[in-house]
Amino acid sequence: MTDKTSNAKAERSLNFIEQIIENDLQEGKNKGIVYTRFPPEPNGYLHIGHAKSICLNFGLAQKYNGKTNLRFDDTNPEKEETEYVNSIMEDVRWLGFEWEGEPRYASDYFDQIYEWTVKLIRDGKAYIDEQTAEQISEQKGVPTRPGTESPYRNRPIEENMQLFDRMKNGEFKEGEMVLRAKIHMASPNMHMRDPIMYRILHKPHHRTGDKWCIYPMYDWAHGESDYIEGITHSVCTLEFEVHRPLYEWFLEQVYTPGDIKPRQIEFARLNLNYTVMSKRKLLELVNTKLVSGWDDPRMPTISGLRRRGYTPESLRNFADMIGIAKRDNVIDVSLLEFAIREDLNKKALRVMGVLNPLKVVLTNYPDGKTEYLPTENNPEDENGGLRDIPFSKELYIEQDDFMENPPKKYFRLSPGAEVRLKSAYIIKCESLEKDEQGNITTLYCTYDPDSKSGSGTEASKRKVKATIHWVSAPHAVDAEIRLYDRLFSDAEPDGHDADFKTFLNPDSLQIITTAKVEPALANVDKNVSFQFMRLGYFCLDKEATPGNLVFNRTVTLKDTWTKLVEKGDVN
RNA sequence: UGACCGAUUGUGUAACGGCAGCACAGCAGAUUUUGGUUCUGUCAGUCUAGGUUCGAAUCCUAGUCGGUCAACCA
Repeated sequence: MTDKTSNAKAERSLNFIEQIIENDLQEGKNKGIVYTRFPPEPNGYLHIGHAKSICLNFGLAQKYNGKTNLRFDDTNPEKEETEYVNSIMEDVRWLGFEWEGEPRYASDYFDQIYEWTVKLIRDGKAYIDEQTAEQISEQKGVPTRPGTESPYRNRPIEENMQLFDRMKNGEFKEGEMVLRAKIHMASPNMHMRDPIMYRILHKPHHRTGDKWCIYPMYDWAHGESDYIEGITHSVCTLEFEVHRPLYEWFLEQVYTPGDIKPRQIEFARLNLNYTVMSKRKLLELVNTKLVSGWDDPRMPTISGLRRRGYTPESLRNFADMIGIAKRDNVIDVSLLEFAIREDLNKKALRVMGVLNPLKVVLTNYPDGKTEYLPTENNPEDENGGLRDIPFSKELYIEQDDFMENPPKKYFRLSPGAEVRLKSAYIIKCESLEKDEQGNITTLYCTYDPDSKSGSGTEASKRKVKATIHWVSAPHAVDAEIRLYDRLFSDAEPDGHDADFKTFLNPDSLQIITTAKVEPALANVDKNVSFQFMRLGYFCLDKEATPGNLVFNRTVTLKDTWTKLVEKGDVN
């Protein structure tokens, strides 16, 4: 590091992986190359925990002038599908990263791995075991007790060769035999107790089809794939820490001095409260139709967050804020919400929409008149410009913005009180109308013609206690709005004895069909975020059509009023 | 009761033997034509016990607590 960089103000401290990399670089390891990889198994959709890993791996390469491969860890044809491959590529790209060259597949290396396997057998370092899974498991012992050796452990090399060849040729049934590495049955590390290298699986593979009926296990494929690709830093999550000695043992068997030597580094996976983060559980939610799919906006999947309205920038910033370390962590969802609000606050066009409309008639406004009033597109953006919104005698305001008997700290509309309509006029509530059930149906108000926003008059500068949003009734457009809350009502749904699904939040989806939005929203693109003033950030759902607007609420605005109400601190 | 890993405010994360900092959350206030944004202030932390040292969150020892490992999954 040069003096210039180290003197740069507010230099970010390095996380422990960056420190390792900088040490490696300083020692001149691997010719100064930094090459990482993101290695998902294509057996499910990516979630925000993967986003952390993606940002880490690609970010490391960007920072140190290196490259990153996308590699599908597809050594188990039973669970892996092309659908997942495609969604994973889409998600990585959407997050803003581009991998080096073509996507790689562990299955691309099956031939090479097979060759290495033959070499290991020849060297007497692997043997065919004919025992059942149960017997092997039994012999493996337990972490506190050493294992015992298989009766087949010292089978002659030639016999191993022949058997393995016949295994490959499909002469045996699934489970009939496996190939094991001959390491150390008494190792305190379970993974070193003669781990299985190959098993028989008469299943077609999504890439290699029927070519193979034997497939290498993770441990005897992952490090070797890293080696083949010239990966320098193989970053994975903590649960693989105990695999590292095996990773290194296998690597040693195939390594040629002078080559790049990959190194496995483990970090703590992301946990988020009020959700679950395992592919198995997410799949269960999908299969049991408790959510509408992998991209249900309540899911912590990347596709779900995308559909919900999260931006790639917000997710990258989030990944940045949570940091990288080795201790177990549970991130508060409020940090994720902060990340999206922070991003959308800068970018989102301000618009007005009313979720639960309450009709307002301005008794002193001319019948049939329409005014077009200029309003800021985004006060946070100097170059955001203005647009005109229609105003007329009949309006809708939010039901929540009127109270017949308001508490002391309620600043909005009530009988006899005044509020400003955003970018329009100050109005005063004169009377109201109710139906037989006592529901308020219409508010009759007067407006102050001199109070027009931006007119510069004394009346326009009057301070009233609140400004509320509204839409012009004859101009408004109908919309369906989907409000989302956390999927689970328990902070740690999978941290109990009870099934995690019992903690699902019954109110995680609320569909509003009565909404009225300003006419400009009738023709907007998907993948664009809006701030519905005072309500939150929204975007068009993928199910929306030109005649049928459907908006997802990405996140509410910070809401100190609701907080006051909940505390009972409004009088 | 084995091996490995970890432990810093409510939640995350820095400090690499020399003033425990930052972000989120919380609280209080200012500004505000969004009860938003912005700004200011504030609360709150080194798991325990020993040791090394002029000096320990940091190094050593022991303990405590938490996590991981016993799929022909990854």
